[in-house]
Amino acid sequence: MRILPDENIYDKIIDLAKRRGFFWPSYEIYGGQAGFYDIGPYGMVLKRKLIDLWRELFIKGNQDTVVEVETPIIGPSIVYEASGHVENFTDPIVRCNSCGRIFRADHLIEEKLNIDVEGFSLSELNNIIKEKGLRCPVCNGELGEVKTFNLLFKTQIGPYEGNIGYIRPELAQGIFVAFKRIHESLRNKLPLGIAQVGKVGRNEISPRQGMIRLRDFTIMEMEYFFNPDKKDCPNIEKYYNETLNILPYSYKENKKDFITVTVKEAIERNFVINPCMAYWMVIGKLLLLKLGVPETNMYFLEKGPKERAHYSSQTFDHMVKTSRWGWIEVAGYAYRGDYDLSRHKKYSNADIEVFEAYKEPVVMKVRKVLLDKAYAGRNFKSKAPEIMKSVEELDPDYVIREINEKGKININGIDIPKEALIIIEKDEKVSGRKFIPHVIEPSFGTDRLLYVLLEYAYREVDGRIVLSFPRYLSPADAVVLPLIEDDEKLINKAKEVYSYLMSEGFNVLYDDNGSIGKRYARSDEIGVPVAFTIDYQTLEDDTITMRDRDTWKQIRISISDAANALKKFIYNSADLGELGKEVETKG
RNA sequence: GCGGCGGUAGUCUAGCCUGGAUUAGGACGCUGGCCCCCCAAGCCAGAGGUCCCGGGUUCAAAUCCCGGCCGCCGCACCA
Repeated sequence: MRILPDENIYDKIIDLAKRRGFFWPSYEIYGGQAGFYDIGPYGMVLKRKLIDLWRELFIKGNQDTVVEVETPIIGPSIVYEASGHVENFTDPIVRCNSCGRIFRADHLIEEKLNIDVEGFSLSELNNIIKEKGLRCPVCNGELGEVKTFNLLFKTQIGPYEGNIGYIRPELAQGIFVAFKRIHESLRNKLPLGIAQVGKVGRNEISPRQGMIRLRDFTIMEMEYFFNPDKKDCPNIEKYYNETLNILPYSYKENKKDFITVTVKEAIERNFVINPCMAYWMVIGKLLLLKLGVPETNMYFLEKGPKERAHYSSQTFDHMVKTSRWGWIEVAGYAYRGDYDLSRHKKYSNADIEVFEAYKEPVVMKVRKVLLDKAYAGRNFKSKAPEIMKSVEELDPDYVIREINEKGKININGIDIPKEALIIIEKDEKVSGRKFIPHVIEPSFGTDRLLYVLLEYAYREVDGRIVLSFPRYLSPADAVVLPLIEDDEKLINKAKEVYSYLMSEGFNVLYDDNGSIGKRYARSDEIGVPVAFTIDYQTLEDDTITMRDRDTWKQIRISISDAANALKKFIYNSADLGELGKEVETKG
C-alpha cells in the first residue's frame, strides 16, 4: 500500500488520462460542455472492474440479503414531487443587478432581517425584499427578481405539454417506488438490500473540478431496508474488530480530528444511529482498501443537521484524500428512516407497509369496554349502535378511573352509569404487525472513485509514469511482446501466445512496435501488470519471460504454465518469485 | 454566476506585448524504413494544426478590440 505523493499530480493524471484513453471532457470538438466526461477504452475497463468489485463486496458478499435491480433514468414528475426533490432540490436565488452576484434569497432575508421565511413562496420572498428595501450585501446594488433554481434536469414525456419528467438525481426513487414488488417477489424477506448501478443527472450551477463534479455521472447505490425495531445487524459480529476512522459532528464542531474506533465501539458509543450503518461503512472501507487507498487516507465525516439532505437523520460522507482537491467525498451513508416510503405511500395511496409475522402468533389479554345492549336499546333507541361503538373505542383504564371517581362516564354529552358498562377481558390472537421499513443508503460516486484509483496508482520511476493499479483492476491482464520488432518468427510465436492467453479468458494486449524498452514503458503507463516477452530462447524451448510492472523483475516460465502463473499473479497476489526463477536481463 | 489568469498538431510548448517574409517553429509521442537478444537508444522518412468559436478594426489578425465557450485559481453556490 503506497502513500499518496505530496506533489499535485492532478494535471499529470488528466494529461495521461486524455493521452492514453482513460477519460476526457465530452463534446471537445464543439468546445466542450462543463460537467460531462467521456470514459475511454482503458477507462471503461477500469470502471467496469470497479463496478464489479463493488458488486462483489456489496451484493455478492451479502447475497443472503442484497439483490440488484435496474430502473429508468427518467421519472414522471409525481415521483420527484413525492420524494421531495421538486420542492427541496430547488433554491430560491436572487441576483444583484449591479454586481451580478447570486444569493440564496431565503438565507439573505433570514440573515439580514431575522425573519423566518421557511416555506415562503417566491412572490412572498420578493415582496419582503421590495418592502424592506433589501439590497446587495456586497455592493449595495439593487436586487432583481427572486427565481428558483432547481438542480433537477427537466424534460417532457411524450408529446404532451405539461407531462413533465425528470432525470433522476439519485437511483433511490426507482427502488423505493418498486420496493413493494421487489419485496414480494423475494417472498417478503427483511432485511433486504436493493442495489443499483446507473447514471444520474444533476444540473449543477457551475461544475468544476473535472471528474469530481459532474452533471451526469454513475452512482453505485444500495437501499437497505430493515425493521426499525430490530436493533441488531446480521453478520456484523465478523467485523466487530475492524476499525473505522470517524469524525462525529460534535467533534467537528470542537475542531477535533477524526478518531479511530472499532465497529463495536462505534456502536456502543452511539456514533452510529443504527448498527447497520457501521456495517455498510466497513464494507465501504474494504472497497476503498481494495482500490489502493490506505486507511490513513480516508475517514467518515458526519454531516450536521443543516448539512444533511431533506430525507436524512444521519449522514456520513466517506472522505478520501487526493493530491489536488484535498479531502473529497466518494460515498455517502445516509439513514433515510421511513421518509421515502412514507412519502410514496402518501402520494400514491399504495399499501407500501410490510407485514411481518411473529414467530408464533401472540395471544394477548385484551380488556374491552362494552355497553349493555338492553340498556342502550331502551335509552338511545336508533342511536344505540353508534354510541355502543364509541364506548368500545374507549380506553378501559380511563373508563375504570371515571367509574371509580364519578360512578359514571360521559360520552358525547351523554352520561352512562356504571351499571350499564361491562368490562371484559378476552384473549386476542395477533399473528404479526405492519410497519414501514427503515432505510440505510450507502451510495458511491463511481467516476470519483475512478479518479481516485488513478491518483493512488500513479507513480513515476526514472522519469517514466507507471500506473500501479491493483493487479485485478488493471485495464488489461497482460501484454504480449516479441522481443524484436519485425522478426517474423518471433512475431508468429508471440501471436500464438497472445491467442492462447485470450482463449484462457484473459484480457490481453499485443504490441510489436518499437524497441522492447519503449513497449514496456507504454504498457507500464497503461498499468498492465504483466508483460510476457517472446525471445529467441522461446523458439528453442517454448519458454517466455514474465515481467512484473512494479519491480521490473522477470522470471522465465514455459508457455504452458503462463495462464496458470498469470492467474496466480493477478488474483492471488502471488510474488513473481513464487512462480518461477528470476532471470537476469541486461539493463 | 462574479473577478483574475489562460486556450497554438495526440501531449507540452515558441511566436502574441511591438500586426506583415515562418510555409506557425521546436520537443516528446505516433506511423513507416534501417538497426536492434530486455527497459522511452540511434539514423532516415512521414503523417498530424478550424492558432478555442463568432464578430469587429486593418490593405493585412495566432497577434489588437468585443462577445461567447472551455479550463485553472479565488469568491459565491452545492443532497
